[in-house]
Amino acid sequence: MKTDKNLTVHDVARVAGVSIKTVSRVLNNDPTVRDKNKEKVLSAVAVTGYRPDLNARRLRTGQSYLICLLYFDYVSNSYSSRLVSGAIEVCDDFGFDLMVRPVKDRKSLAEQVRNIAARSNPDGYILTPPMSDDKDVIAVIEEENKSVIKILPMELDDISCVNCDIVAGVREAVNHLLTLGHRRVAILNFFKVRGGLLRYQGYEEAHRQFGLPIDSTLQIDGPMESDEDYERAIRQMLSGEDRPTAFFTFNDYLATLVYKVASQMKLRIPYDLSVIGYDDDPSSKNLWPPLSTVHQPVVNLGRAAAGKLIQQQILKQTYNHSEDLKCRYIQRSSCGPLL
Amino acid sequence: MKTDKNLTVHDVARVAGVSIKTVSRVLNNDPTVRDKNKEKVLSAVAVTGYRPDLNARRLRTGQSYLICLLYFDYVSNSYSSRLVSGAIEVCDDFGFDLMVRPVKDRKSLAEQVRNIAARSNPDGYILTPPMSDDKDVIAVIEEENKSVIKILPMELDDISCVNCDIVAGVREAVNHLLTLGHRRVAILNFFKVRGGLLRYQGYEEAHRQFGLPIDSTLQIDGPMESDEDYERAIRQMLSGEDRPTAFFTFNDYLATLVYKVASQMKLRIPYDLSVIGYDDDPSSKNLWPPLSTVHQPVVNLGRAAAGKLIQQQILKQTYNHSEDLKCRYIQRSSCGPLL
DNA sequence: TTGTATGCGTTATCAA
DNA sequence: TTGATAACGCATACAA
Repeated sequence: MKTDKNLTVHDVARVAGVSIKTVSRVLNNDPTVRDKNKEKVLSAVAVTGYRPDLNARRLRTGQSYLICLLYFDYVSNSYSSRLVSGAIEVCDDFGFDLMVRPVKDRKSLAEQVRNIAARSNPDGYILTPPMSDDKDVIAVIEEENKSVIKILPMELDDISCVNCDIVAGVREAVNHLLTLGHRRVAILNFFKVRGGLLRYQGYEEAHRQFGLPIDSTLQIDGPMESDEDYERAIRQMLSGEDRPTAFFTFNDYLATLVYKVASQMKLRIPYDLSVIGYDDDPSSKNLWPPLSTVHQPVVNLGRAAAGKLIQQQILKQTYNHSEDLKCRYIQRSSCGPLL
Repeated sequence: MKTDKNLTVHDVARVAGVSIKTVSRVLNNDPTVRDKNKEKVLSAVAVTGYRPDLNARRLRTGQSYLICLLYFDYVSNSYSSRLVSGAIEVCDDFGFDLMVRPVKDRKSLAEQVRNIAARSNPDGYILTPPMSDDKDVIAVIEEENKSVIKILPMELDDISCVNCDIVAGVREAVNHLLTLGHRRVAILNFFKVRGGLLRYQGYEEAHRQFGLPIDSTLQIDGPMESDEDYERAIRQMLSGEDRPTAFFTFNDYLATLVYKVASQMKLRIPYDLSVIGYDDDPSSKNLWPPLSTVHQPVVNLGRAAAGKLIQQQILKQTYNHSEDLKCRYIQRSSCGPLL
């Protein structure tokens, strides 16, 4: 059916033989409408092909039916695309728009959010690491009386954050390394962010299960300024007398740097060095050898964040989280037994 | 300054001592305002911290100040993130919002666009490959009287598309291979899309410069259903009696598949096989050996598309394209002389 | 060059 | 339970 563009509630009301207020009530699920009238309105909507004007509704209600996803503009991996992919689905279901904000400069972030609020006025925000803990940003959002959901923040509560089971995934991965006989497992991690704390916890628990002590000289802490800095640190770690025989990294991208340095040092993976990444970036299976990694459910994280934000916080409905947020170890070919 | 939320043109008009119409004129750059009044209005805006209400403006003008970026939901590379990154900048400059649409199902795309138009009513759309040539989608957009800009479409015109100089980049790359002595350069390409045609043209021109014939048995045509299909085709190509000594691929992702197959076949890059990718995905420099590739200016492509769409098509202003849309060959370590 | 009054399409008020 | 009318904040026709 050809949808005429200039239909309004008045047209629907005329066709249905009721007032515009009744039409509005039906469209907004107001229970105080006689079934008979409700039917008339719904059929009039169907017949005319009427679609409510989002902007008029926005103006009148003060709600924007828009949520904003802030992510660090770090284009080297697919994290943000996957997050968007999941969040969009939920937005579509609830009739919300999604606006994305790659942020380049974290320093002025609060100011940027203030501008976004002034201009586009989103009803809620999704904060992703490493910005989930930015106090200034959260202050601005609260000052604007808007909702916020944080992905993997440091401070946990039941309402405003979404987490996945990083500890279990990493524990399983490191467990595999220890099972293969490795006793010196290096960890390249961001120890100061929540995601890093949880990875370390998994690393630690695996060691504890084996009754092994933690060797703090096997730790490299990021983030660093440049790839070269990482490579230097990795090279130094692999050059020592008692070098590690396995490496776990904060993400798959950093694992590629370990691959690179290992190649330069003529260390063959997995024979001379085992490597496990984190995230299961789609490209990780095409490295050679294919990278063993911990699958992180990023698409589901996006779904959960958008779902909780929209349903629980903005619409004040009950939200039943149904997404699978487990992290699981994916065994490929970058790990071998200690020779 | 604390920005009060309920400021309107009336408040500004009162502070400035003029009428709301004058305020409106100033805010919309109407030239018929006395300088004196203009100053008064601008200072009143500054003093009060007034920000126009986007939704009221949208309702009144019928414009949404919103553009929609459609991209294929192929999360394996950073193409979409980079495009977004560039487009957002321009949107910010012109006070537009950007809405992203990852599309999973191309079959129902026209219907999806119709729904987007009915709901969010974007003023314009950016179409990316391989959807730049979708007649049904373009029909829907035109039916809605909206603007559209296509990135690398088959049918070129001056108005509605943006291109980068693929031919020159690929020619330079293949030229390098031929200079190194290679005479059998395989090409894994999407021959049917514009981007593929242009890559092939560059490949062909390089051969012509060297007075070399094209060997059509060295061509693999995509896209294919799965990575395994690609790997099979690559393996077969590299198994022949008179196998190619170099490979050029449609993008960096496919180059990683060549790396993978080469490793499996114990072909060392670059000694036994030279490889050149396309796109300069940020991860390509971390492959081992670092991948030589053709840098594609995707961020600038996003800027140019958004700039042309907003400035030329939507705002009917003159658009002076200033972005660098050259593709240039990046030499790393995946190519060596023919031994 | 400037100001007044009206309407965009929706939801909300309040009386019936 | 329903409907007439107002109001959201802006831009513009038209009058001055």
